[in-house]
Amino acid sequence: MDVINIFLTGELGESLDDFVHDQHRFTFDHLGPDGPRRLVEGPMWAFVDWVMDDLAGLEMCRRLRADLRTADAHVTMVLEEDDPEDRRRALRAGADDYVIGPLTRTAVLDRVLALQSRGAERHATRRFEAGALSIDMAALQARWNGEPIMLRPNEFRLLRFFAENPNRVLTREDLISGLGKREPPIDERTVDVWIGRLRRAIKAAGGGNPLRTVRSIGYVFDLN
Amino acid sequence: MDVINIFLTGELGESLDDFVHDQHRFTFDHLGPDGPRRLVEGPMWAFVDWVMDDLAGLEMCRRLRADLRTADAHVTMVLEEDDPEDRRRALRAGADDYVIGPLTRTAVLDRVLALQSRGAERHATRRFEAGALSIDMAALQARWNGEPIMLRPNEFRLLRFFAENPNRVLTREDLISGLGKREPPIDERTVDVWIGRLRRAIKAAGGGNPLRTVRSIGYVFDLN
DNA sequence: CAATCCAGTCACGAACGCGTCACACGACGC
DNA sequence: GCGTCGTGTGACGCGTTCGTGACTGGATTG
Repeated sequence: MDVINIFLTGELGESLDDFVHDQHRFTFDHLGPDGPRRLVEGPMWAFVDWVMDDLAGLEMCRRLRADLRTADAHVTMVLEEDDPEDRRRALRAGADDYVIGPLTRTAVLDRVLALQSRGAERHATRRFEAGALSIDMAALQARWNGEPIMLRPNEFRLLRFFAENPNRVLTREDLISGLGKREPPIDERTVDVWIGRLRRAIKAAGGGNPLRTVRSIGYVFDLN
Repeated sequence: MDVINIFLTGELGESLDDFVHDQHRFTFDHLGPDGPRRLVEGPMWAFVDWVMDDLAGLEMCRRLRADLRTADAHVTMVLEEDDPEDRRRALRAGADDYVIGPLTRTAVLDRVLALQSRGAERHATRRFEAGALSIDMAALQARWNGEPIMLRPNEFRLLRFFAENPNRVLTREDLISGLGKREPPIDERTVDVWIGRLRRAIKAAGGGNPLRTVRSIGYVFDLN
């Protein structure tokens, strides 16, 4: 049976017991500042309260996107009222959509089931394979012909982003914002160093060089 | 500042003035049957009304994909109601996604900003094909019968410009300004060297010579 | 046929863009 | 507190790219 992980920042007011419906088992958990407590294999849905006063909601949203374990979660912002400006900021912070609170358990389930059945395959596949390269998103491990590639967090994110956008020239700006590093602003030339380190790590695992430089534009992950 | 072109087929009911937000400048324009009126360098987003009775929406969608100038636009279909069959046809016609209308300006901006900020991977392959020649705008790679043509940046831009203006004599001045090299002023004879280098690169990939010289005028990209 | 015009090509210098290194700073663990 | 690790930045050097002038050969015109 498929498991769907649901995380909430705020209190739901109702019980957070696991719940079975249709083909799916829903597990509920509280989402603290350190990310999710437990993590079961399966799609993740996060409902983040807005909490306007200290912008904790937006911060949480960015943190989810930056954290490799939750980067592919579907993030729904829970707004207190329907303010267009808030919606925009929520989406810019990385949220996938929003609802107007307060949240009830049925509202959560309705939303998840609705998007789920609409085939909203927003979240990336947890596993990626292309030729000799394989990336296990859950284990945070990349391999070349089965040989582990020793990657530091940033390099893994970079490789992941390339794998999600194959055969497409990515500018340095694309890569910076793609890794969620708009703040503080990063020198574009730093991307060159990322690329160099990633290439070296792949090479050290006996791999080739799937990253092609496109002069004066950026880089491409060549997939055939 | 980055410019984002937004085109709409229907009326928005609100003003279509240019709009500045964050790092981007949004320019709005009406999208007629002959394609966009004006075209600024930058990403393009088209919102196409469904208009069920004469299938004009689908036709517009296909036309956008076929037109090289708009082939890489992000096309959003505006449905009147959430009909799964319509959604499927929209996506098959080349749309990237869909919304349920009616459209408001804030809805448009929300959608663009959301996808923009997440580095929305484009599903549509930006691609141009003419006989043996194919140009992948996303990977910035040209091929002749599948054989990669090794092009330097300027040569690729040149080929791209020719492909965007086939069967039309382009003066050297057209080419210079078409590649955005007005400053500093460039000697027109330099274009001859560009042409030579481009021809040689195509030939090296086993290709023919699609570039015909029009004496004392310029050059044509012959397409059939 | 001669004079002229025009396009193709080559070699060269200068500017540009990229890869890489060492270093500094902060985070983290022992 | 100290050592280690991860990461961003400035600087340096090398290879690539590109505009230009000169030369050549073919086309055009009278």
